This record gives sequence, C-alpha cells and structure tokens, in this order.
Amino acid sequence: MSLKNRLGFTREPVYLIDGSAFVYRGFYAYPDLKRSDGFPTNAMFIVLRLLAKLLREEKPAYLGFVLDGKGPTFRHALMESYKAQRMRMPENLAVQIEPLLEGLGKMGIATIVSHGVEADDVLASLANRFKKDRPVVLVGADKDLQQCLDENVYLWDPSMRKEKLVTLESFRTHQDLVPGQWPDYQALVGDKADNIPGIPGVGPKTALGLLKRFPSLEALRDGFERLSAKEQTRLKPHMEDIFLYRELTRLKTDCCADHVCAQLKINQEDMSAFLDFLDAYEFHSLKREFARDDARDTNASGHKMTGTFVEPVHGEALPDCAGKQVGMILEGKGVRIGLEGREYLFDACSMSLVTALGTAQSIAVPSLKDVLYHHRLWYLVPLGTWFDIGLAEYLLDPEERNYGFERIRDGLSGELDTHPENPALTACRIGELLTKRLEAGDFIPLMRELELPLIPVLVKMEQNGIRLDLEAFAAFLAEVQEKLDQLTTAIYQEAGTTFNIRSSQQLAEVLFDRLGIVSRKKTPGGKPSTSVQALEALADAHPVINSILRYRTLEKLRSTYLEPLPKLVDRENRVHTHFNNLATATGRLSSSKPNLQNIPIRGEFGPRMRGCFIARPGYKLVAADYSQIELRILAHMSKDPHLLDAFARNEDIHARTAALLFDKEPEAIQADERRKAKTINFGLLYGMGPQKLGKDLGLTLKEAKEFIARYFSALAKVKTFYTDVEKRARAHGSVTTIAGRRRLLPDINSRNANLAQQARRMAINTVVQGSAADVIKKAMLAVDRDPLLHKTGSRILLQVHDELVLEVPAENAIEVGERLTVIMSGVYDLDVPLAVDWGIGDNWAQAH
DNA sequence: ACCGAAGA
DNA sequence: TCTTCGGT
Repeated sequence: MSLKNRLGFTREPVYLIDGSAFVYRGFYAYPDLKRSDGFPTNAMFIVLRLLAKLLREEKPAYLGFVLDGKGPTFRHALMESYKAQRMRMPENLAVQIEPLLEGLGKMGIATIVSHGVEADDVLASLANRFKKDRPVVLVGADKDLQQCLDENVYLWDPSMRKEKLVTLESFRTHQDLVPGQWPDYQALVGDKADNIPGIPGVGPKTALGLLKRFPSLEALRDGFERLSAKEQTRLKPHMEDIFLYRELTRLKTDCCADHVCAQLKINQEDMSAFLDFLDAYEFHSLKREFARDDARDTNASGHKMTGTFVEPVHGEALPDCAGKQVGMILEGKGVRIGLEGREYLFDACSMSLVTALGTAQSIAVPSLKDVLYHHRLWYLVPLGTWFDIGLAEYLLDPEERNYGFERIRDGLSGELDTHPENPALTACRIGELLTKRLEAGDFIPLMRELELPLIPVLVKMEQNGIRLDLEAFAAFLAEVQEKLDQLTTAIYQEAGTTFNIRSSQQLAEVLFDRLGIVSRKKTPGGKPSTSVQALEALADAHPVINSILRYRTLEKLRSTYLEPLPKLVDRENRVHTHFNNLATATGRLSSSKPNLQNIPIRGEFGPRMRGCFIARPGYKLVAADYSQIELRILAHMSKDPHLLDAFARNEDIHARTAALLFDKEPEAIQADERRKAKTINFGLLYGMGPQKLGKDLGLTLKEAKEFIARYFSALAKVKTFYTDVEKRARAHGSVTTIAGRRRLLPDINSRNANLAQQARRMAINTVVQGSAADVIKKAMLAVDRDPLLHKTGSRILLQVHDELVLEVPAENAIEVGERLTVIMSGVYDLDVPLAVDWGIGDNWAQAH
C-alpha cells in the first residue's frame, strides 16, 4: 500500500531522494552489470529500478532527485580529516553520473546537484521549507537524516527487502531523543564513516543518559559541574571539539532558497525519449516495465483484499477473553487485540489488560521476545498461553530468512479471511492455521517444551549483559593502533606504493600486477584470492606478504572488537547482545549487535581479548562447555563401537582416530597424525568431500579419497549412519534432530549433482549440529530452573553453541561450577557420557 | 557446515 | 553483493 494511504496524507506529498546513497549502494551491490560494450551501468540500473518502483507504487506528483556535486563542502573547511578516509568516487561509477542525469531528465524527474554542501543538506533545507505546505518524504538510508523528522516529515528507505519507515513517533519510541538532538548525540558518540571521532568510551547508552540530563551540548557545558567526577575526567579533554563535531553532523536548513516545489513536479507526458534511452543502455527489463506502465494506467493497490475491514474499538470496556483464541499486535506503547471478529485498541499495557488476556486459551503474537521486552507485566501471562507466530514458522521451515509478521501474512494470504488492516485478527487466524501445521508435523513438544520456554531465558541473558574491562580495552587498542601505524608505513615501503591495505581488490592489484607475484588460489568469484591461506603459500615470494598478514589480524582485532565494543556498554560497563532464536537453518542460536559468539580465543591475542570480559566486583565468571559434543552425538547416533568405546573411557578422540587410521598404538601417535585425524573428524561432521579434505590437508585428490576410505573401513558404522541419513533425507525430503527439529532439503533429489551433493552435506551436518543445539538449549532451560543455581545468585550471561557462561557471587563459584556440569551432562541420556569441562575466573580467559 | 561484522 | 575472518 502506498505511503499516501498508509499515513493518510490529505495533500500531495513531495518525495526527496538522497540520490548519492542509492548510486553508491547500487554500484557495490551489482558489481558486474555492464552494457555489451563494457560500459558500466550498475549504479544507473539500481537507481532507475528504484524510481520505477517508486513511481509505480507511490504515484508521486512531486519528486526531486538530489546528488552530491564534485567539489569539497563546507564540512571539509571545518575539519580536514572529515571523510578523509572515504575514497574519491571510483572511475567506473563517475562515468555513470552524466548519463544517469540525462536519463532522469528524459524520465521527467527533476534533479538537483549540490555544490558546496552535501545532498543531505539539500534534503534538509527543502524539507524544512516544503513541510509547511505538504508532507515531505525523505527517501534515503542515512541516519543523519533523522534530525529532519517532524510531524510532516518522514524518512523512508524502500530499497531493502523489508522497507523501513521512520516517523516522528517511531523515532521517539525507539530513540529516547528528539530529532533535533541527533547532531548533539552524534557529536558525543562519533561516526566512523564520516571520520568524526566522538568521545572515547562514550557509546549510545552513555550519550543518551547525558542528553536525558542535559538536552544539548550547551546545557552540558553549562552544567559541567553537576557531572560525576568520573564523567568530568572523561569529557573534559573533548568539550571544545564536540561543538565542531556537531556542526559536521548538523544538516543545513537554509540552502537552496531559490527552489520551489513546483519545479519538482513530475512530467511524464512524453516518455518516448526515455524509452530510447533505456534501449541505448540495454535496460531491457526496465523498458518492458515502463512501456507497460505507460500503456495502462494501473490503479490496483497490489493488495489482496479478503474479509471486510472491521473498525477497531478504542477499548476501555475490556473484552472477555476467557478460554478464547486471541491475536495481539504491539503498536508503539499501545496494544491491539483481536478476538471473535472484533479488534480493540489500548493506549498502553496495563494490569487489567494483562489479567484479562491471561485467561485466554491462546494469544498469537508475531514475536514473543518483543512482547516480553515491551512491558514487564507480560511475564504474568502464563507461558503456555503464548503462541509465537515467527517461531512457529521457523520450526516449520528454518530456512526462510525473514520471519516478520508481514512476510508470513502475505505467504498465507490465500488462506486468510481477515482484512490486512485488522492485524490482530489476522494474527489470531494465522495462529490457528500454524497450530494445525505444527500438529501435523509433530512439532508441538519441540515448540512447547523447548523453544517457547527458552525465549524468556534469552531475554534474561540479553538483559544481564556481560561486563567489559574498559581500561584493558583502551590499553589494548592503543597498542594495536600503534603497531598498525608502523605496519602501514612498512607495507607502503616494501610495496613501493601507497594503497588501501583493507581493500582486497587493491591488495590483489599491488601483489599480482605491480609486484608480479604469481597467484595460485582463486576466490569463488574466479578472481585471484588474497585470503590467509592464499597468502601463506606465497610468503616466500615477497617480504611484504608477512607484513600484510600481520596487518590483517591486527586490523580485524581493531575494527571488529577493540573499537566498537566499548561504545556499546551501559552505565555498568556491560554489553548486551541479542540472541536470535530464528536465525539459523540448524537450530543454533546466533548472536548479534554485538556478536559475542565469535570473540577471539586462539592465537597471540585471543586470551588477552577474552581477558577483557570480566565479572562484576565480588563475582566470578563460571564457564562450562561440552567436550566434543558433536562427535559424541555422532557416536550415539551411529553406535560405532570405536567411538562409543573411546568416549566411554574419556580418551583423546582425535588420537584414538589416528591410531585406527594409521594402525598404531594411541601412545605412538605423532602430532601431525593427530592433526590429520582431527581434520577428518571435523570434516566428516560437515559432510566434507575428498576435494575439500585434500585441500585442507595438502593431499592429492586420490590420497584424500584413500584416506576417507580408510576412515570408513575402520569406522564402518559411521559409514552406515551416513548412508542412512542420506536415505531418510531422500525419502522424506528432510532430516530430523533428536528433539524433533526438522530441516527441509528438497534439493537432495535434484538432478543437478552439485545441488544434491550440497544437500547431502547439509543433511549430515544438520542432524549432528542441530541435535547438539537441542542438547544445549535443554541445558539452558534446566540451568534457568535449577533451585540451587537460583539460590546461589547465579545469572546466565552467554551461550556460545557448546558453552555457557554464568556470573556468580565469588563464594559460590565452585558449588555452581559443579552443579552446572551435573545439569549439563544430565539433560539427555545418550549411549556416551556428555562430558563437560568447566572453570572459574575473574575474566573469561581465566574461566576456561 | 553454521553464523555475523567490517569494508569496499 | 562479495570477500575476508573471527567463532562453533
């Protein structure tokens, strides 16, 4: 549905497009699109496609396309380093700008090229003037545009798979800021992309806290005395700079005084020149689309209207929910309820509402996790009452990447009898439909006994967070930064040029073209690879290679961990990750914003990195991890006597495998032989074939095949297990884990051998990896419910696939560690023991 | 094999 | 979107 309808505009809105953003995005997103003579057309294509969609769906009357001009802007005059690290426009993109402007002209769209200011400034200035007369929709993704939000100004990004609309209201509920405070906020936090440093150690949480107390930088300066001593020392050295930073972020609202809205009127009376233009650049699909749109005046909203719309009641008389099926949608602070064909709106969550809903038979919601975050009162509704629509869909097909309500609704639209503008009634109906499907697939126990109860545990873990040692982070970062600076000069010298070492493209050019090193490995895309594996093989060819490898590891450390993490801490220096329970095809959790499941552990810097994650004063971290859980599951499922025996005796499994493979006593196994056995053990869990194994072990294809054959003849029951999994996958088109989790693998019966082979590997890996995920999820529930852990004041902080990290009062740490291992090893009764290793420490490194 | 983040 | 690299 168009924005006009959704937002109920009464006057024609004007759309202002941040052209530069889309031009760049298109350029990187579609690197290979070219005309047959080689002229690059990728950026043009993306922009034109975006406009086509916008014209078709929005039917705008006024639209302006704004591009950055060439020269420097006033911001460069304010600060030299501004956007210094951003490269100048690549040649392949620059050549597309003129033709693009020409095309837009023929399309009847007004373009504005900014000079001395950036495109965003033009957008802000025009929005500021036009908003008095009509709604303004800023089309773009730059977060700095949020400062323009107003009752009549909207920010919209339709280019992603899921469009993003920010209104004044949604901004307020999400940000706890007024749009006008955005520049003040950015000045404190900094912005790496624009090279605005911000204040070290001040992340979003701190900045929001400060702005809550002092609404502007001026107020902050004037009230400086009222800050705590710690805050004063942190802020003092930067108090002058932040005013400059704010000027860089603040968009101008007073340029383009001579533009009037009438100039932005779309004029598509004659499209023939534009169609010729599309021909000239070989945009055939776009031409078809425009020719079609030109021919018929479409009027369809594109939305299938089933059921009749029911006007929602503004509820102060509560409906009787007892024993009924209910659907619920959260809208900002408010709540929308649907039952028995009626919808009710409430301004906020309240005790009486929660009590009424608690008597329902079931409440279908798009995401239970969101509900629990919405208000603490929701915890009072019995867990068994909730029905999580996203979760249900995930269990039915874990390979959809999008479990948003809209996607699911549209997928089921054929079977819905509700109006799309009655989302709560729709949710209720979807709940009914999906319940039937879950029953048919035998997913109810998995849903009710594992996945749904896990959600409040995940929320607790996220809210607990884990504490960072900020001093240690700062010292670490300073060291790494200094080494990086030294390496940069060394590399430029050794290579004989300066270039962007972070760019694999430029690096490949320098190494393989300029220095004449012969590349051996290729990327999946067919270009010469500069990965660690590829570079290590070339280490002898040139001294610069080793410097580059070292630069890579340090840069990774800096950019992924050392720099971003301290910015995310709250008042107590704790970071709060998101544990996503609908993210993986195998049933594992994933962690993001920040990802705490890939914090380095190995190598020169791993222990030091994990040492920066600490327990709060008076507490210890207790970490417990399953030992070889996936191989143990393989042992249990295959019933292979060698594996069962090795685990029963708690032997070194890789050494034992090596002994079988090389026909030696386990004591006589060499390190290299153990390494090979380890690689093949892991490889087979991934369903790895001989090519990949050979590559990893440096063997020829023939040797690798023999090696695998030897493995399977020694571990014959593993072989039969593999073929059984494959057979079952063929027969059902899916595989199932111990807890009844299912992954669909339609490709396993494909005539395309590659696809079938890929599906075969997924089948094996999913059974093993997914079952391991079931085991630890069950353990998490048991840990959460354990009275002793509760009594000792333990809190669960992290899950890293086979590991749990708890924070515990120091005096109880040993007791908790012991209890934890008992719980974790006891969740499933397998044919092998589930061994658990654990440790205690003041930080995560020690606890290992 | 399964992820997420950063950079271009 | 692709490449790379950190984790399991």
